[in-house]
Amino acid sequence: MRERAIPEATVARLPLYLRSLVDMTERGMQTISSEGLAEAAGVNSAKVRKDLSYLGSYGTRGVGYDVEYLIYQISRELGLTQDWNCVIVGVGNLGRALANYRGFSERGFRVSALVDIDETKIGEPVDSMVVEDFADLERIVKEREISIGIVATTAGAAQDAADRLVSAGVKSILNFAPTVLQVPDDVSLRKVDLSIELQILSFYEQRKSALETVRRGKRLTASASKSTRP
Amino acid sequence: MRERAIPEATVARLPLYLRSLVDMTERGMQTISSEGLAEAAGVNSAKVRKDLSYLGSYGTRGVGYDVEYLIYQISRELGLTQDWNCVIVGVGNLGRALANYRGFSERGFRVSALVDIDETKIGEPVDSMVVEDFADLERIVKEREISIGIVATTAGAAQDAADRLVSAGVKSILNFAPTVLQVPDDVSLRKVDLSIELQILSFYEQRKSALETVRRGKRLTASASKSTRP
DNA sequence: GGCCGTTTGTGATTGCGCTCACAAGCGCCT
DNA sequence: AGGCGCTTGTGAGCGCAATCACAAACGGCC
Repeated sequence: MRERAIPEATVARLPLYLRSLVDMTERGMQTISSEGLAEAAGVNSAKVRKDLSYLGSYGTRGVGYDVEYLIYQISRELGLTQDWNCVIVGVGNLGRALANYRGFSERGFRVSALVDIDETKIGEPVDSMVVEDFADLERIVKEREISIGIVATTAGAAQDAADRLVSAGVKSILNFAPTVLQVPDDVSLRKVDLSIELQILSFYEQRKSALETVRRGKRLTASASKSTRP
Repeated sequence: MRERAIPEATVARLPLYLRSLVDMTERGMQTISSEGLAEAAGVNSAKVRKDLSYLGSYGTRGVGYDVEYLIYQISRELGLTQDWNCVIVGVGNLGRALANYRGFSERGFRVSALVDIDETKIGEPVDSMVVEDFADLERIVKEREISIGIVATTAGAAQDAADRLVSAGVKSILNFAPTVLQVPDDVSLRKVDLSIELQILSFYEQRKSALETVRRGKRLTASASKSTRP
């Protein structure tokens, strides 16, 4: 398995493993089995082994994986041995919360700029930074070598924000705005959609309560029972 | 296709379609083809048709789907014809931003309570509400018929928050804390992990810049090219 | 009323990812 | 030095999801 193509699903899990491994060093663990790592990350142990095998043969049979070494290898693969400069576009509630979020800097993501189109916000201090003018985005991106754009605008302004990020040369965008963005093929785009997550939960919640209702009212006709499993 | 089993992947896309459809009514559109909806939602048209077919045959051949009617059917399927009461556990930066986020109430998710364990925060007003004591969680959940818990605590406090939500009877949890939560099988759990998304972007960004570097420095030795595919 | 262009709904096919299961390999103990 | 128990790495099989491709069905037009 010496191919250079790591499956997307594996890439999405590597950060999860990384976090579990970091927790483990803090608890003084030297080695970990795929079984142990699987439990910590909430997945299957065969999946862990297969995922890690894409990076190389870093385990020792009969023993497990060296925690420190695995942290290094995963970090390297994820590109976390260097810092990445980010810009947050849109300094509303969410933009502000993201600017203050400590989890980013811990993993080497430095918020290097906050921009907004609203003149009343420009100049305002946020978390030891100052909100700058969205119009200056291109200059800011170039000067500070920003490679990741975080869109935290309203839905209406998001596509414009993305377009400006792209033309400034940003090749990775994380979108928090509740809208579908169009970007060129060579730009990576991921989205985090808060209300969609709740709607998915709502679907399964409704299904549960519907089931509850059926279970309670035992007087079922043949057609009624059919409706839950036709 | 009159089965009552809607694939998970389809459920995850229904909210996306719903949003596009709502945008369309606001622009006065009466009907929409699977092609048009696909473009708006950023997916393939065959996927749209197959997804919608799980709900029933709500389209008209040669014409498309009635926008209003489709909105109703998707909303019903997702359980959005009723309001859901939510509690946010943990009123830090993120919890506060979520409390202020308008996107929730627009879709029928009402934040009915904010709780925190920190005594200095209890009593503090946030978005026309008041932070309450985490210790009172069970009573609050029962009294206000809360069915969805939103965990916005630190990683360390998240499992405790989830445990308390579960024992209070909450069956749906949305986790923003950067940790893996354990919940019983009958509880739905979804997670939103901000820094993991950035790490995934980092992976692809690094891959791009590595490719750039190779492309620029054309003078490759056999061993150097080997190092990218050992 | 029949024909034509359009769009749906869905069988068929392909591909990807997950899981199983086991041989290979390692350390340790005697 | 040899055997034993444990854990990795991976081929094989399976299932779900994405895509293709087309018959069926509809509205409109002549």
